Amino acid sequence: MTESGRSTAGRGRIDKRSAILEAAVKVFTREGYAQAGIDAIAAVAGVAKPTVYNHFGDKENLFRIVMRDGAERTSNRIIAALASLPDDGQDLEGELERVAHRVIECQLGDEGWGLQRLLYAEAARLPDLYDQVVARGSQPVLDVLCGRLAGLANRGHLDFDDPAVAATQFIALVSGNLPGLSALGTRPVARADLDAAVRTGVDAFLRAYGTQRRRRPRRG
Amino acid sequence: MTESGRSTAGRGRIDKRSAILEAAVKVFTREGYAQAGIDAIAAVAGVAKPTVYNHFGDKENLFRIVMRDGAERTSNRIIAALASLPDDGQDLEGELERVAHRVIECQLGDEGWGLQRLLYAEAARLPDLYDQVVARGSQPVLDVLCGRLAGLANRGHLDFDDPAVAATQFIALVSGNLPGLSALGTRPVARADLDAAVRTGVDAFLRAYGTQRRRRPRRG
Amino acid sequence: MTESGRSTAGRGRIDKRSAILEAAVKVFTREGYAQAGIDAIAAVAGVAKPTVYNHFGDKENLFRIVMRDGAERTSNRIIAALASLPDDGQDLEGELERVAHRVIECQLGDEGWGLQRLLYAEAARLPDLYDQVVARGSQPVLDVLCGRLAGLANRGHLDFDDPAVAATQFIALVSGNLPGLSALGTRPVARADLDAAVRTGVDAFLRAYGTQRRRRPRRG
Amino acid sequence: MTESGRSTAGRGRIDKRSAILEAAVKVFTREGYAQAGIDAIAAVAGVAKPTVYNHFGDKENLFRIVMRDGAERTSNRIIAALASLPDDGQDLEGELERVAHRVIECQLGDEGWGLQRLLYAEAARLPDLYDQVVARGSQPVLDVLCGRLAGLANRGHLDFDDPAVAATQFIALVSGNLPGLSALGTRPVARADLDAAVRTGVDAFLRAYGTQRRRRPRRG
DNA sequence: GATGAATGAGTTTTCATTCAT
DNA sequence: TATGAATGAAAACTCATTCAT
Repeated sequence: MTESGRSTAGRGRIDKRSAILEAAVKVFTREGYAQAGIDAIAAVAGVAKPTVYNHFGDKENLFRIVMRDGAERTSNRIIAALASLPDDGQDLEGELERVAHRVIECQLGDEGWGLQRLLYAEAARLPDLYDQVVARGSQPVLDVLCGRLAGLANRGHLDFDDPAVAATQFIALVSGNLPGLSALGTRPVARADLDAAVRTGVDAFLRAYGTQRRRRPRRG
Repeated sequence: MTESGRSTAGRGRIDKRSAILEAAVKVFTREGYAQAGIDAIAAVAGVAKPTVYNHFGDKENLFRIVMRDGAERTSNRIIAALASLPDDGQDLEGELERVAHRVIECQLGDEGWGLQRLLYAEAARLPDLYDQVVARGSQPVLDVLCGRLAGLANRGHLDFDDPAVAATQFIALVSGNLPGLSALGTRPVARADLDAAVRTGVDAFLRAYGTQRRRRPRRG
Repeated sequence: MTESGRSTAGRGRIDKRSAILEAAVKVFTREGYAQAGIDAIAAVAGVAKPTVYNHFGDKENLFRIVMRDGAERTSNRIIAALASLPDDGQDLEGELERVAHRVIECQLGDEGWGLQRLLYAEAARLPDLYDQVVARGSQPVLDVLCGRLAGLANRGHLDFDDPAVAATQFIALVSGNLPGLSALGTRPVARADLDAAVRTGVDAFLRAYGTQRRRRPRRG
Repeated sequence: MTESGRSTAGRGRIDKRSAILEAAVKVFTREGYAQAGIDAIAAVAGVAKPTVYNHFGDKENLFRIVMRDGAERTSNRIIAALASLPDDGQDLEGELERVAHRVIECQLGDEGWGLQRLLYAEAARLPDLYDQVVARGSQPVLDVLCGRLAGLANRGHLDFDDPAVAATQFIALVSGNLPGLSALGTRPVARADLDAAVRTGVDAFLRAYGTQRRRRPRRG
């Protein structure tokens, strides 16, 4: 009680600010911006309501911080996954599939979907927030992916006109039918469906832009 | 009373029910489900609040009907566009681009985006609604597209393993970076960007699955 | 459709006015004045809402008529029961019990309790209605009872100073703990409890005002 | 902050909770449950509407607490009055009249009548509340009265079979025509009428169960 | 006279936000 | 800084009542 940490009875030391942020992510993604109550967030965080206001000013600001933090966290994880994509074209198909898996897992984990739904929900009302989230979330990911693909193209393992377009298309092909499969993240996706999505996406990508004979022949 | 139903001078009798629906689409998509007030919807529709309740029971039901109707309207328009895709493979690239344009225009017109954002926003809270919207919206579109692509494949104009996968990928490639371009529908897309999206999407699709030499050569 | 009776499909001929009154009694007593909706009354009566207004003007007036009619009906029945009380003092105790039973049954039948609760509920808001109900309901009953008791006293079968007081006390003694027994009419009363109430009430009345030795001696 | 709790100059801090309860009694009894608005209660209490909800949850709960508190308060006062009834039978008639007066005053003071009307009005809708009110209100009163009367009987000052019945009948005789006299509490009762009611009630009670020669002779 | 549809006024309840400590 | 209590503003929903036919 004297110093900094009354420790909220039991949990670690994560101070109140991050407890609130954590709670806010949970409640916002579970209920949506408008339906989420500061009451509920404070309760989940184990603090009093005014404490939320002391730390974050108002609901919208708390929301913005939640969204920006989330975008950053997610994109950092994805970028880390992309970093492991080798340049040398060895087992390109397998490597792309591996990377695609990790991208999908990150972007579309439980929190990821929640944030995505929130972004859609509030994009019209908070256009600047949308920009910030893109700038910290998908844009860096695309940039890095673009770089990796360009590298592979430079070494002759891929062949396309514009690496930025290719990067976008890679993401589109690989995650394009995940919304449908997971009902926008509200239902678990069967492992097999996930694998198939990745496989068919990478397959199409390599058909379009690969320079080597495909591992699996087209017909029979 | 004489002609189409306007009467009693001031009040206007056209069709309150559809006036309300129209207003609801506008307000819901502009504000989001929770922020949209029945007050506002009634005002936009030019009716009294209880009239909304007389016709639709409650807010959630009104929302469901808005979403289902919207999904149906949109998918019907897209299907009509797909119907015009010829089977004979004549100028396949041009035809695919033409169709892609119409698909994009329909699906992502002003109302389309709004409904899509609403769907994302409320999918977690109303999972059955999500199912209905998919069943009346994207699923029929994919089915029809699948059929057309299969026809083209049968005649040798395309070559893929699974027409359903190809259909999904066609949509993904062609509309995959529209969310980014239009900021989830909150900003107008430059004609040129739209064209480029369609062109690069169709290009990639044909590189992957086309059977004829591509019109535009890969490099220079 | 031409003449007077479209007969409301099936039921007898009781025309709409009394159908509405009947329904109103049911709904008012079941729900209370404020909670009772004209909608519900109209539905129970099988008519359209404006029909209720055509017949009765407004809710309060309908309520007044329901209450007055009910008071009159009830008091008429009770008075009929009292008329059968013989003057000659033969088996006075038995006769008083018989009459008490009939009084209680009438006054506190299902509808009776409902109207009583309504009267209590709205007495403060509609004092004139209270007066009318008393004038048509309990007052005539007391008057008649007073007359019968005075007759018995004249013939030496009872002995009191003021027959009006005695009449009031007879009712009080006989029905005084019915509210408790029936939870103000919301719960069925066991036959035995009813009998006991009547017996002990008449017994006390005769102890106070009887002129003959009591049938059942005081002690053992 | 120094003394009883008033502070911060303007707002008044005395005790919002009891201010609300007091206001609720007033408004509920004046208007009835359904017609009473939380608005009005808050206004009378001098607090904001949500404060009412913070303290009591919802309207029905507030109502229940009002009723239970009222029943308890009233019965406590009556029981205190009964406690002063001496056991020794000295001036029994006068003592019974004195007690009867105090019972009537308590039970049927302004608030008492209001609560009684509310109880009648809502008994059908809230049967458990009825039970609680009886359990805290009339039942304890009857129990205590029963004990006092039994004591008097044991000492030979009264003579009846069942003290519980006698207690009920005492109340019935003494307050039986108060509803009529006061128009269910909506009109002031003349002192003389009150006295007469008590006198005739006690007189009848002693005629039925007294063991001494009555003070006032029966006839002339 | 009877009705389907419409409405103005009002209700309970919730919520983001702020005092006072 | 943290909080218990209070509040202004608004939202969903209901209802008695009335048009227009």
